[in-house]
Amino acid sequence: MTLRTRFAPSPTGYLHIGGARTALYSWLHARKHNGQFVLRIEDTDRERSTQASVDAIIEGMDWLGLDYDEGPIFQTERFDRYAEVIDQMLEQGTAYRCYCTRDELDAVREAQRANKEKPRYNGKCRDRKDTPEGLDSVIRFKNPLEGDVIIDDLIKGQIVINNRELDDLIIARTDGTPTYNFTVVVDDLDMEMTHIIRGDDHINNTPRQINMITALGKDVPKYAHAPMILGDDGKRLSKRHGAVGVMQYRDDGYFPQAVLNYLLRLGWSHEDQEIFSREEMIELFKIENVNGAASTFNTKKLIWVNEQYIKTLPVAEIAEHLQWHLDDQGLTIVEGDDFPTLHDVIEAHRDRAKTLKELAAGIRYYYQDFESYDENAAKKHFKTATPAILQNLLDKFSQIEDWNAQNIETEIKNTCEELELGMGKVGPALRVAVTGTAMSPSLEVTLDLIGKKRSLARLEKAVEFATAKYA
RNA sequence: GUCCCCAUCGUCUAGCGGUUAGGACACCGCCCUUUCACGGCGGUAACCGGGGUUCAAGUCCCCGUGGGGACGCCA
Repeated sequence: MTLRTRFAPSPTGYLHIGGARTALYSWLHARKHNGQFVLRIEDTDRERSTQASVDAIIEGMDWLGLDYDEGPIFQTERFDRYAEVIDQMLEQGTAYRCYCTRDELDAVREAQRANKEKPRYNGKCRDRKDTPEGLDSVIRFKNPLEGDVIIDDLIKGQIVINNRELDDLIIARTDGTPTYNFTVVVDDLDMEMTHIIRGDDHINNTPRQINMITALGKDVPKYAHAPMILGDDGKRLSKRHGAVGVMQYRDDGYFPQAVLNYLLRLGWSHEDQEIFSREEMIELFKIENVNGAASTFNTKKLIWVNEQYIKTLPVAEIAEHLQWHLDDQGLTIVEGDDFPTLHDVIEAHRDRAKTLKELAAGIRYYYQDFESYDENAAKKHFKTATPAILQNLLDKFSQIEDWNAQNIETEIKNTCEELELGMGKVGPALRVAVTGTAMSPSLEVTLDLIGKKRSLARLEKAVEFATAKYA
């Protein structure tokens, strides 16, 4: 039998970081065992499901590179099938109609709470024989009254729940539409899922689902409940509490692989390894090794992981991901006409950017002239001696025929010697003059990339500016 | 309140009866240095508490405590 897993989000918001992790685990488990991975959209709540959310989820999966072999499958397209199974259960007596009103139910729950009991359905209609006309009804699953349900969870180990803790859950609403726990069971069975990997907030649903599966006479799949991700405040990360959509991580400048890498290491490890390629993830991942405890999301670590990728990925790949940010920041790369190649610029900057967003922002001066100098930088590095220093550099640079790092460096040194100044006096001013900021790669590299034409022009401007400043 | 899950440095983790309790992020020093970074070296820092079991417990059991989750005609 082919191993099959699924990711089954409800389209009530974007794909957030917690969902992304369970999706990753499911995906990895399937890929590792040459199985199949299915994307199923659980949209039975028609009130809250939106097409925008469906799109966002698919976009997120796509960005992360979590490809699926089947899907997206929409539950709303399977209502006939659910109705069929409900009829079957009604017929075989494993489900029944319940005529209790919401008010009655609320009253029962309230009383139970007051009595310090776990609120649950009291089974009032469980053995009801009549079928009153004109009364609204829901359909409930007839859960066993006695005995234990045992979950052999791949992550948590054995979990035992007594059926007395469970109640008869509603499987079809008054309007006839099926509910979550039921559709999950039907789908997981129909779609021949062998492994159910999901968040551990579903542990409480599992025994009910197992009971339904058993009632339908089918084999129970394997379960793996992954722990939650907590925010800095120790609270569970959710859409309404601190969790941002995965696309936000693209916007913030992270590589999808870095996000995956971070998510994987959050709750799982392989010896002392921190960085995993996609292939290594698939090869080394074992669902049994996922930590059973919840873990706290740590942005600093994610940044560090991202840095590792920015430092080591092939330049072409970085450029690919960088393009979105260049567009976003309105920077057009025109190579040629004395402009540096993006390749060379990335190579020069990759070690000093934490994110693609930073990288994009930091390379603007190669392709665009700046209007003004960074205020602090100019204040700190443009002194009274600056015009003379810059003029000296300008004169020497003008003489360079072969504009390259080696020759540039030589001339900077010549200026230092001639003016009897240390690099510390010359360098910073030169940097501000040609980049407008106080930070850049080493000067000869920076100047080389900026090109002779623009370097000279900017020096001229800077001489003027600094002269005016001290006039 | 009831049920379920969980518990090693601030954070992510290794550990699967005998370890100087290891690694990573972060943090703090030092080195490198024309800026910002990178990098290198070093350092601070943890077994929630109490009972057992055992020659021996971070590792196994129980009880607390703490945190998380679930108790919907949401998923």
